[in-house]
Amino acid sequence: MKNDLTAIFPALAALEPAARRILDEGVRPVTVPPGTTVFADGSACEAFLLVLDGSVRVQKVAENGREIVLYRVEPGQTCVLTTTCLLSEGIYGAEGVTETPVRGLALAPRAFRSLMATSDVFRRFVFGAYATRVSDLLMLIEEVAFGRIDQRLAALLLEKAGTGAAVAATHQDLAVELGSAREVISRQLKDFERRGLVALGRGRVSLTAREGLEKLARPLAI
Amino acid sequence: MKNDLTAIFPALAALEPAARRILDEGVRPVTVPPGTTVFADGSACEAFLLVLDGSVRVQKVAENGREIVLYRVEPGQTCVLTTTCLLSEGIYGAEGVTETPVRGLALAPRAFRSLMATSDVFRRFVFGAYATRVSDLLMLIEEVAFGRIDQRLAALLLEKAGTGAAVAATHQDLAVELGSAREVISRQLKDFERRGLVALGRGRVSLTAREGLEKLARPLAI
DNA sequence: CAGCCTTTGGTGACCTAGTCACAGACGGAG
DNA sequence: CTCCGTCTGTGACTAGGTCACCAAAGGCTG
Repeated sequence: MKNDLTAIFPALAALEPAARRILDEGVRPVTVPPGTTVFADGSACEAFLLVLDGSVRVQKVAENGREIVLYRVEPGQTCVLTTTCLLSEGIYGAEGVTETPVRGLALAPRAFRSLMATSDVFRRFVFGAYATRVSDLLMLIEEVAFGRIDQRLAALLLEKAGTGAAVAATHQDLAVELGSAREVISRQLKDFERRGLVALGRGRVSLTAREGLEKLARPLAI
Repeated sequence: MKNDLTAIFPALAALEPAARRILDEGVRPVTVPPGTTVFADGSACEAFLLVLDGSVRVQKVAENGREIVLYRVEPGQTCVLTTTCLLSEGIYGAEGVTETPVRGLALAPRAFRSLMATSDVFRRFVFGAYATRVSDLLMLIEEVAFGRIDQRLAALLLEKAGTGAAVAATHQDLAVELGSAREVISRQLKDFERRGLVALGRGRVSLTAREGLEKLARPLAI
């Protein structure tokens, strides 16, 4: 487990011996099945989670049921919201749900605070994570406030497909990802299909013309 | 100036003597006229600013010219984006503009890092600020993604009016505040006027029926 | 004061996105 | 195969954003 930790969190390899001891003693391996809500909007924080494997989706749910994905916590990452909660002793402003089986290390709040107080390396690690997420959130605000849905959808499809040829997701899944409505996504996808950019199947979208989607995804190129 | 500092930043009153020395020596009083861009999107960070007086508006500007206000830095606060930049040695993701004459203390990056490394009190202060802003940003995302413009506008008018009877702002100003378009705000305001909620003048909106606006601002009450 | 210019606000026409309602299609369970 | 829940498609409508343009308010200059 210790080898795991520094393999996946290289930033923690340099941890001071004393800090390393606090970490090892305060940490508890956890495994969570997919679809579990690891924290809910409005609840208090119970542990600082270092994700070793799998992915946690952090999302905001509106009263009317619409949702938007804020970010994902993947191997080698931690959750800013959790950090925020622990440091301010406040409550969560969103919810976290496991998308896959997640294996991780849960660090007790006491140990977390003690590490923050004593370890330069640990602090640097936590702050680094903060910086990345804040940038992400700013980008998200910009996208949501000013972005066009077709561009955002094209970008999302490319991102989710990676090097694969298709995306396995329902229209509803894609809508949540963008904070939009299912019907809007259905219509956009139909339009993409008419334009020969994708092929649609139940629960899957095949990318048939990547270049077209890429052209769509970035408006004036970069 | 020293008395100023702890009067306005009570969290720093408990600063350790050594840290206090670093702060006093690394700090430089600054005064900035209104309308000055203190940092721009894409630029690197030059100093950590402790605002003593006045207010800095932090906003994101899209390519097409539309803007949205992310938050304001007011007396007793600091700018998370600056902190993020300093800690990650990255670049700004938004711009900051003074809205009033601003008086503050600029802390050199070296001194900032040294304080972060050595002072528990200073760290706590910086993290506290982080936590608040991250919550703010999440609320903003929720509003932008799911909120209705009439509700947001009503809330904005009430907030800007404070205890006063009117808001001095052009429709464009209000649009920027909400990340919307001027025409949309003009139409909403006209509608508010027809419903007797406000009276319109050039560059000012008088609130004639606060209760009505309040009812509008919170949908299902709380 | 008159004339001009800039800023601000108003409005119609049109487009994109989100909402509502409902129908049809698919695929797994029995 | 049939039934049923999930997923998708679509029309009709509303909200919000864009474009184009005009008009009124106020300031400035001669």
